[in-house]
Amino acid sequence: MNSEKTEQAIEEFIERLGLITQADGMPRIAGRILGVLVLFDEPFSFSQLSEKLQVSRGSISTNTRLLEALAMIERTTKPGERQDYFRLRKNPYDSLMRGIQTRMLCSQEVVEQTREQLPDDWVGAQIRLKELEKFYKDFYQASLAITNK
Amino acid sequence: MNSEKTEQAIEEFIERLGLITQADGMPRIAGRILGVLVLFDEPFSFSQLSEKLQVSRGSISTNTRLLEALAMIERTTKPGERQDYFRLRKNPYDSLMRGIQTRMLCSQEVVEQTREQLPDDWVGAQIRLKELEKFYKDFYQASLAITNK
DNA sequence: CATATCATTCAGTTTCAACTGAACAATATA
DNA sequence: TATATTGTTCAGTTGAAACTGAATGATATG
Repeated sequence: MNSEKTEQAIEEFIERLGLITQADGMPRIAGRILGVLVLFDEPFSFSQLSEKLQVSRGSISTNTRLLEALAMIERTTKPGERQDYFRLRKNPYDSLMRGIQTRMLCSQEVVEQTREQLPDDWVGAQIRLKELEKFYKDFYQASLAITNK
Repeated sequence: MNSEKTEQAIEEFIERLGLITQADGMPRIAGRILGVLVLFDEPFSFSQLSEKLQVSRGSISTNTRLLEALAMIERTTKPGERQDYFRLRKNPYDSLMRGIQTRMLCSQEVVEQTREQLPDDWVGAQIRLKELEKFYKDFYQASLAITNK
């Protein structure tokens, strides 16, 4: 059995990671699932997740599939058991970074295309659009740098 | 009068920037206001914004104040007029970056504190928490690098 | 002071994504 | 084959944030 202090740290971390994840534009429950899988070595079963987090099986299904699609977790099975188990993948945060990268790239392209379509003599607009473009480009480069470190 | 092509580029940019901004967790209208102020040299009045974007004065009020709070736009007045005017500030994206930085810092601290509160012999958890911590730290450093460039 | 012109506030509405839970599908076991 | 167990889907609900618009507040002008 875990100590009171440990137990509290666990619960708080799971909850906090849910909030952080939500602030980053993902469902809160996805973050809470991640929280569990970060903390525990043994793969967690579908039912255990549902029970531990007190959310419906439907929600577990949706969010585990989301995290699988993001390549952050993986599904495993145990011999002689029908249940699915989940655990954190290697380099779980790579695909998050890749998502940010493509978003920055898209945004940059939107701005670039707008700039090209506007008259050259809109000097002010051209300047400000270039600044915005630079912002997205810099951000893109920075996030590239993280993954390639 | 603007050419048809120019007009379309303007409308599309404003709309797109609204969507991008929303995807980044801010209200869509804030992004659309930004779009207008990026494109036009002359300060836009409160009423002009409301008319151009076809949204209520209440929404303009809320979102201009948000963008002011983020130091992305500034409010000006013209002598002999009571209306408020708005224009893009210098370095409009600095405070966005600062926002990201503080969020990354907070997240990193949450993870760090959790790790400290957990037993040392939870080896796996310690490792995975350190990885997550590294993710936030790297992201923080990268965003620092952008602003200091 | 009365009126007009603005910006702000806030209660109500709308909207949209997340979540639930029941129905369904798939698979194993008796 | 019948039953049990498990994951998925989807229609409906919920909840939270954004938006509206009328009321209010503030300020200038006659």
